[in-house]
Amino acid sequence: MRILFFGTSSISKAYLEELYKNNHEIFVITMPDKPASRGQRLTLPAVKIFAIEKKINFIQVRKFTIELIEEIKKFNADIGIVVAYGKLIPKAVFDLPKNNIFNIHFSLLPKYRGAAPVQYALCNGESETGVTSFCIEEGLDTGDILMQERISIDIRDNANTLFNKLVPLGVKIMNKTINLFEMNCVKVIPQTGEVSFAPMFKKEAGLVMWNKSAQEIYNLFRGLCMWPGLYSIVSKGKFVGKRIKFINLEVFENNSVNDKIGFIFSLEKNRGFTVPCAFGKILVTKVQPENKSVMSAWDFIQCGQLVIGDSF
RNA sequence: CGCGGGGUGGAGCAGUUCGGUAGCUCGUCAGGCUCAUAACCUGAAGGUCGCAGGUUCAAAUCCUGCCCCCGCAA
Repeated sequence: MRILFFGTSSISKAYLEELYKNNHEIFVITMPDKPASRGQRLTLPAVKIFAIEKKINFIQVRKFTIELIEEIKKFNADIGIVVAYGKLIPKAVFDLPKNNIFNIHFSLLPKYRGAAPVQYALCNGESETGVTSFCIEEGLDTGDILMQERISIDIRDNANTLFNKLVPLGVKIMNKTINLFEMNCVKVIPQTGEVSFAPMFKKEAGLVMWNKSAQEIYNLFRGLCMWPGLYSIVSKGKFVGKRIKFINLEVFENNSVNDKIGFIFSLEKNRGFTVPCAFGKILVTKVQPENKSVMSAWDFIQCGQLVIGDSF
């Protein structure tokens, strides 16, 4: 088929790769390069890098001008596929493909509409989620559903492991959905059920609120471990005023009711340090202190930068 | 030329302001104590202090250049 592919991130690269392997005619639309990282060097979207590698035609779009729309029109697409593109696509553009244009979304729509469905599912301690392919329309993730499949979330899953399960499932759904179009037997069902939203997280979402329960904090960690990650600022102790990222943490215990929350409560040899929350305690096992590299929490304790009684 | 922190035995750090014998916590190894141990005691090994040049009687420390790592911001 002639496929118009909208994508930017490394996740959407996996989908482009699949389309490429299946010998579809592809035209890629991706976001512009943007300055990123230290020294504000230009960084290319993962999808663009792949397109260059495989000599797939692509354009980078800041704004869909008349000229660009004409160029896309010339490709004469059968269908359009959107995966982690990064922006809403105007109607004038998603009307171009002959048949339809669909999106792969990592939730059981209409639950968790928006940019961060996987993270929200984990933060909320959900026990299942899924992948949905649906038709693009003007609203945000509101279109009619083409296919949907469920997957259970393990209590040990975090954003990374869950993505690793969802990406292949999504690829499967994408192929099946394309198949529906090829066989010309597309059936859609409108979204029904409880609507909820999963907007993009801000960096501050990673600031740990110790007045929550250990389980809630752990769920937040599961959801945000890839980005932005959890962190806290030391408010008392040698390291005062500095930020510590929590690269890894676990629920130490779940029963205690604490009043001295956010304090360094105990040091667990070779494991890390514990911090009481409103309910239960968190064991921090791996950290990244401000300006330093990732190290085990125990290593960080060695230098006495953090001692019992310090607090966040 | 976005802002900033850093490179010191295997790990994490102190020491640099004001040059003068390489220090701390841990790990490793050996021995001891112990029913036993990740606990405790004793001892040992292990570093040309990121690289190069300069100043000096003397440089981890002061000066110059370079390499590498990282946090913030985007």
